[in-house]
Amino acid sequence: MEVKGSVISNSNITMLQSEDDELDLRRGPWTVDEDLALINYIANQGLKRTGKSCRLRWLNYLRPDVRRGNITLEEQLLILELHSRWGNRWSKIAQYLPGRTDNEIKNYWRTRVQKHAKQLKCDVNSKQFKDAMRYLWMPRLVERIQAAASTSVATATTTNNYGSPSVTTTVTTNNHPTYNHNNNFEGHTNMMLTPTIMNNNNNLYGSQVTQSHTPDNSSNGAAASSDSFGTQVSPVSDLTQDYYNVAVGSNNGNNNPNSDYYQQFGFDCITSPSGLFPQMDFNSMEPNTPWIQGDTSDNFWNVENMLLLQQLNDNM
DNA sequence: AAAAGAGTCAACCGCCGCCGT
DNA sequence: AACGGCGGCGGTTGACTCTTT
Repeated sequence: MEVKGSVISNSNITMLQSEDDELDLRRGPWTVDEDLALINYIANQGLKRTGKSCRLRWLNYLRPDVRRGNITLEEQLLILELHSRWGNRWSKIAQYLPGRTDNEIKNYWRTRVQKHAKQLKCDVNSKQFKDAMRYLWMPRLVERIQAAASTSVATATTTNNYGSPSVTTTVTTNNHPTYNHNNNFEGHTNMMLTPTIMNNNNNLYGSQVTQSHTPDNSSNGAAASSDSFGTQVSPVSDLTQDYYNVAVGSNNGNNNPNSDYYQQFGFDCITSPSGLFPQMDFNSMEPNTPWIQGDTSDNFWNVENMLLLQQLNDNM
């Protein structure tokens, strides 16, 4: 129907425009015939809706390519990653999740992520929560994505001591497109996060998680840009290395002056990453709160994480 | 079984910037 | 330059559903 096309073609979203092209939708000035068709449509169908409301309904619900259903683990990871980078830029984030609307992502953030922040009794925008997200939630997501992938593909394996019992994860290529470090994020409408799971050494999560850029409140902060939330970020194209640089073995010979900060994140040898979670009130939390039980799709804060966080807190 | 509480999500609201006049 | 209309965006609301008690 012409109305549908007109709604889309007014959008300046590149992705939608490319879809217009694929659908052979017209652009440019309206013809008399098109005007008449629109007039007839409105006359016959006569919606008592504003154009704004119609547009919203189309974009969020009726659009044929809109994806419905649960947010996948990969999508969750991507949302966390992109939100840490851009903040509440929902429409921008949505451009990297094909078929997902900004509204859906926004709802996910508010209902799931903010819920966890609330349970941790900290602000969702606080550094403490962001760190917890980055160093616990996201790694666990990666772990679960990899665990799921390992059921269908099998090549080399590595032992994961992140939690107990250990989880065997698999390093391999899969059907997802490989992220090229030379690629620019912009315009990557079909980017999948899978490559983020892997580092250059083909190591997945081992017992020790290090980070290659300096933490925000580190006393010897490395040069890095800051986003609007004060979080240091690396160049976008280097996205994959920042959060999941995994070292197997002590310090792995790297020269990162901050490696001690993160290297002993495993359960068997926890040190004090001073300043990491100084204000979280884990001790006051109910030990049996629903969100640390079971194995729901967004339950990454399991009992092991809670124990780890409590130990971290105790060592402050 | 029913009520209360929690969670989810579509839709609305208001602001802002762009564009045409 | 000023103004008005419109689309895009993020924040918020409220209805509906699900879960718990």
